[in-house]
Amino acid sequence: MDDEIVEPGTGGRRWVTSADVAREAGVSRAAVSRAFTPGASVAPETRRRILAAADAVGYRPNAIARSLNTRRSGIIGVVITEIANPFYARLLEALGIALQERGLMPLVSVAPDPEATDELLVRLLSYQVDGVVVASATLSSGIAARCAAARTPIVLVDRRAGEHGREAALVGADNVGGGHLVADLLAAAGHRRHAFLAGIEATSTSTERERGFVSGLAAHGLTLTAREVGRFSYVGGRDAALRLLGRADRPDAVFCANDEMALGLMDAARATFGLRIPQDLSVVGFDDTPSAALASYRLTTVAQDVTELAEAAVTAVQEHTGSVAASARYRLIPCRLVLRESARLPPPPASTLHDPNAMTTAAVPPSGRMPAAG
Amino acid sequence: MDDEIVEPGTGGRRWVTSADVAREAGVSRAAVSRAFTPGASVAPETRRRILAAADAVGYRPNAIARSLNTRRSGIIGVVITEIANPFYARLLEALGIALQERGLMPLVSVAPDPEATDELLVRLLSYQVDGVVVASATLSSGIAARCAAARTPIVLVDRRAGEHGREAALVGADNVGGGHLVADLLAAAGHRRHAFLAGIEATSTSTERERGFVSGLAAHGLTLTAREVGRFSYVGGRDAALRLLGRADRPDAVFCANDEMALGLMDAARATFGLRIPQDLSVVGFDDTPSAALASYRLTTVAQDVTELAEAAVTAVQEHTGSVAASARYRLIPCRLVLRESARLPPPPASTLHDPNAMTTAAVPPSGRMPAAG
DNA sequence: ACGACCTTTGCACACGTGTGCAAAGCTTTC
DNA sequence: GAAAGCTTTGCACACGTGTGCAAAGGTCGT
Repeated sequence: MDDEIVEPGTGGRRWVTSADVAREAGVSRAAVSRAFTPGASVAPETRRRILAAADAVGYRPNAIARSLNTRRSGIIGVVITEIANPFYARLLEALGIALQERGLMPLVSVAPDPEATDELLVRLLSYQVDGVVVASATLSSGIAARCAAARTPIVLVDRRAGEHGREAALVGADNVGGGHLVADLLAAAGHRRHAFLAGIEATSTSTERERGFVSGLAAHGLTLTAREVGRFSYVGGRDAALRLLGRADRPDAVFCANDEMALGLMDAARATFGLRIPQDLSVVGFDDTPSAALASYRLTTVAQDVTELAEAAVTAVQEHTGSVAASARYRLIPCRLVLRESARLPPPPASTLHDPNAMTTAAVPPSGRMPAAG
Repeated sequence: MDDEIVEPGTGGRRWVTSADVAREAGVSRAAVSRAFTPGASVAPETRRRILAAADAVGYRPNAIARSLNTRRSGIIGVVITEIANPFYARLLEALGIALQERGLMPLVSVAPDPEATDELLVRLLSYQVDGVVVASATLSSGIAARCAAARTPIVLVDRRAGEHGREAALVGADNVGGGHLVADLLAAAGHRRHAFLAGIEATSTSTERERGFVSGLAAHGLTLTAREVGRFSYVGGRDAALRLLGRADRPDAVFCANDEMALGLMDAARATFGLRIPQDLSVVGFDDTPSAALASYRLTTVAQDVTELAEAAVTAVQEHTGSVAASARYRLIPCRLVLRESARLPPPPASTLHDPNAMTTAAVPPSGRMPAAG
């Protein structure tokens, strides 16, 4: 192997090519190509000889050169935000694995804020990605149109379509259904004064969880007693607890739009108000992050099936490779309750044993309604 | 723009090319190329005309085609494991941002287990990545040699070199120094019976943290009273607490190789042994995960500077693009103590105020010793 | 053995772009 | 105006591979 010869002007690198294999195996480069192309016509003995030669010289087809030819890179862009957030961390891991299992590679862009999404998408497009999964923000119409022109399908995860619903497939947790689950649980357990702790006002995840909760209570003839905003953070949850729990009509159950706020609220309820959980106050979170299972919290929460979310997103991208994602196509993934000890339960026979490994209720079917425009 | 004409055999996609821009601007494709190549010779007026035309037709250079020419893809492979683990999540986020800021793109491979690393690396090589950051496992010598042949530098993060130290740069936290910090803190606070809770026996992170702790105690004329293995997990930490705290010579301080085990140990110490933390038992973790700051734990811990770790890794990759990483090159990033409330402190004047926002001590300089071969 | 049919193979071109080099064009100096 | 020097420009080839197509080779049936 004489690859130590460095050609000038090639950045000091030279790759093992199909020409090296062809020489070694005594065939043409076309035969080498065909030996590595599923379904291509090549004699079995020739193929064997080529693969042996490829192994000997350390050759593997250049995916970059292939993609120039085939117009398929095998690369899927993934635009994501806050990887340190447990939900996004799990989502990215699940996306990565789902893509790898299908022979695809995730080219990851980390959006420091939602506004960076457009710029990152343009950069991804220049790498001729076969599709993009966006879990950071909604898209501007300019970018959506640009992806459509390039026949690069977009799949939005847990985001609302807005005015460009025609150019993106949408995949998301059934947040409304999740809110319903919580309402059903708390109402059945006899709570009288329910509160909702929102994340950030403009976010669809927060508003949908609230909508499910409110409509679920209404189905039991109940209304929301109190509502605060906690900014999706531990500190925000703790601060909101001061306002919620200081009321004369103090809630006896609080549904928090995410786990982190729920933990903050629990700590403040105990430390500042001396409340026992769940005896004096039931608390329910959303997302089933690892902290929810800690013995100091044992948080009852709603879990998204992140693996299925990722599978659905990857499937949607694959179904539309080379074209434009079908318009107004939305896939809802059902949520499920994870019962631990932070919320009082309905009386038996509906209740089941609690053990350190949380029990999970059956998922409710997706609510089936299309989400409102963002 | 007539890109609706779909050529047969092209996967249904056609990209806007430099030929479209050339036609629009009345120049050659070479001029278009030069307008987008920094330092290339092109008249300012011509350049302006070309950029306007490119904007009008929605053109951006095809990074794939460029990389075929230049032998530089601008893509860096990142092999990582357990993204849901807070440390790896933060590392990946920091790597992503550091790469993006340098105009590089991370092609991410998620290793379900360390054994998958080799196979994932081969796949990354076929995408002609400019380098690889590996944070999942050490490498086999076959793969390391292959990367060297391709002049694709490897940077290992928090991994030991093993027998292929010549082909990879190494970047990692100064775990030994971190262990020293803990020993100094606990000894100065007057603890008499120190214990170490290891993660997994064969891992360098656990053994180095232990080594720093033990040698730090020795410098104070102290020895380790007890030692257990917690498998880096919450449950493991809880189980180990039963063994550690049930001893006749019960430790008054425990240094855990990671935060997760520390939380488990704290929960068991309180619930099973009725111990107060830190009055009866001081507990120190490692990694400063988000859970460490929860009010129910307020864990004193050792933080790695993940941002600096990522910066160092990306810098190392960039310095060696097109060549082989320098042999036996190791960059240690100092750790720092994050003082919260789980460990008793030395008496004043050394002590400072504690507030809900944890105080941090100055980082100790790296221990400066080369790590032992894995 | 010959013809029909099928399989395999190599040639040459395509994919989109960067660049060496020669020619064209422009600017400065005398 | 002419010569020298500098800048700009387009051509044609390279990069590594996939594939249409024609030629070569192999197999089967009569």
